[in-house]
Formats: sequence, structure tokens, C-alpha cells
Amino acid sequence: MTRLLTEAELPLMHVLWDRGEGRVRDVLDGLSDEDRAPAYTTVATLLRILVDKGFVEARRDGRAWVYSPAVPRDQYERRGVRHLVSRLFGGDRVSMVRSLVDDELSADELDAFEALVRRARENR
Amino acid sequence: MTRLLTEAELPLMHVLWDRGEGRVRDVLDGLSDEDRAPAYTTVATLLRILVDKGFVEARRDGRAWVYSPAVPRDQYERRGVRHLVSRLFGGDRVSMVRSLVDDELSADELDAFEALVRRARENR
DNA sequence: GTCGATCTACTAAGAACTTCGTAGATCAGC
DNA sequence: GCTGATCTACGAAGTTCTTAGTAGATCGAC
Repeated sequence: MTRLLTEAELPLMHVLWDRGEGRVRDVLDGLSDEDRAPAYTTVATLLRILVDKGFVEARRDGRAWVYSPAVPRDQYERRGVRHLVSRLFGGDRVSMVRSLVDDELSADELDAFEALVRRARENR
Repeated sequence: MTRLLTEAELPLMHVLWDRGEGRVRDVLDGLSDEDRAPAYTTVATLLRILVDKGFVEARRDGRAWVYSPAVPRDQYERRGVRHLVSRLFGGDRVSMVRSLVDDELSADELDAFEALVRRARENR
């Protein structure tokens, strides 16, 4: 059961990952940089769906709910990358990196990649 | 208009990318390695949808249609990677590679990544 | 020319996703 | 205790996705 977040759910998770936790109002405020802010009740509904799906935990604070991520950001990021590699590149991670590297990378990005590879070799 | 392929459409595109072209029967046969083969008419419907969406071109061969990709594989792969980077990593490709490198890469994969980076530097 | 196989075109039904409104409970302030 | 603000719970409507069936045309073989 390694479900993925939908397009509507993902921005809310980003807010919760950034903030650590928050109630409906907080999440709505955190979405202010989006193209179009959804209605308050839309956010409330999505948060309940996210709890149902196991992506978010909810605790009571008075009469209100406070939501927090049940799945850490880095873990979900890996899940997302794995899914893309599996579906689009037949599971071949090197193919995925080739696609990335072929896509007009800057010199800085190349340097950063190389540093990441080197660091990974050392921690072995 | 940079639409993405759905989960049901993607396997058909892989068959067309591999074969170059094919009619409904060929695509269905090409899906044999999937967990569960869809019905013939399901494949026919999906191919028509893919033509509607502009992912596939169709030409007549007698009374039958022959389908071929309208979007090259590498171009779509880049689109998919860009989408993931944008949605999940806030557009930061280095973050994406970090997530990948942190996910138990083999020594061979690290070598391959480094080679790709080096090759990209030279072609500059 | 009739029969079975094959192919297209259309339709439809169910599932998932997206969005938000309405109703009702609760709280703070007067 | 009444009023306005706030919050939850539920439901519903619209969209897209997924899957496949049915009807009808066409082809090949006899």
C-alpha cells in the first residue's frame, strides 16, 4: 500500500511539512503562494481525506483539530521518485538521471550532483 | 498544455515507443508482461483517447488503424521528470538527486551518475 | 453469398478526485 | 442568554479516469 498524493493533496502536505503542524486555518494561510486559494471547507475536507489515507495525523485541541504529517517528507519524496523511476524508466535509475542530465543542467547543478555522488561514496 | 499520461495510458505508450508503431492487437500483445492484460476494446478506447490528447498519431491501413507515438519517449520522460521536480521538490533538481542518492544506490549506479555528469561537462 | 473472425465506433457504468455549500455545534463577548 | 464568528461533519455535484460491452461494418474462407 504505497499510495501517492493527488495533485490537490500535495500542496497541503507541503504546508504541513514546512510548519510541522497546523489547523485548517493555518494550512489555508500556508497555501497563499498558490495560484488560487481553495475554500476553507475544501482544505478541511482534504485534510480529513489525508487522515483517512494515513498521510496525516490529527489530534484534538479544544474543539478544533490539529494536523501533522504522518509520513516524513523525505520518505514520501523517495516514494515519489521510486514511482516515477518505476513507471517511466522501467525501474532504471540511471536512465532517469540521464534524462535529467540531458535537460540543460547548469554548471552549478552538475557540481552539486558530483558532490552528492562523492559524499555518498564516502558514507559507505 | 503539458499534460501527463495517466497510469492506464502509460503502458500503451511504452509499447508504442518500443515498437515504433502498432495496431490495437500489437499493443495488446506488447502488454503481456503487465500484471493483468486489459480487454481488447479497452486498449482500443485508450488508443483513441491518446490520439485525442495528442500523444499518439493514427494512420489507416486498410480498415484498421495503425498507431505511433506523436511525442518522443525522451521528450516525455523529461516532461515527467520536470513535473515531479516541480511538484515534489519545489523545482529544485538538486533536491531530487539528493533524494535519489540517499536511497541506497549501488556502487555501479554511483559510477554511472558520475560518468553522466562528466560527459555533460565535456559537451559544453 | 454465408459464416466466423476482426475491427471500429459508441456508450455506459463505476471509481476516484476536486470543490464547496449547508447544517449544526461551540465559543467569546456583550 | 443572545449574537456573531469559528469549526466540524456530511453531502453533493462536476470532472476525469478506467474498463469493457454491444452494435455494426468488413474481410477471408468455404
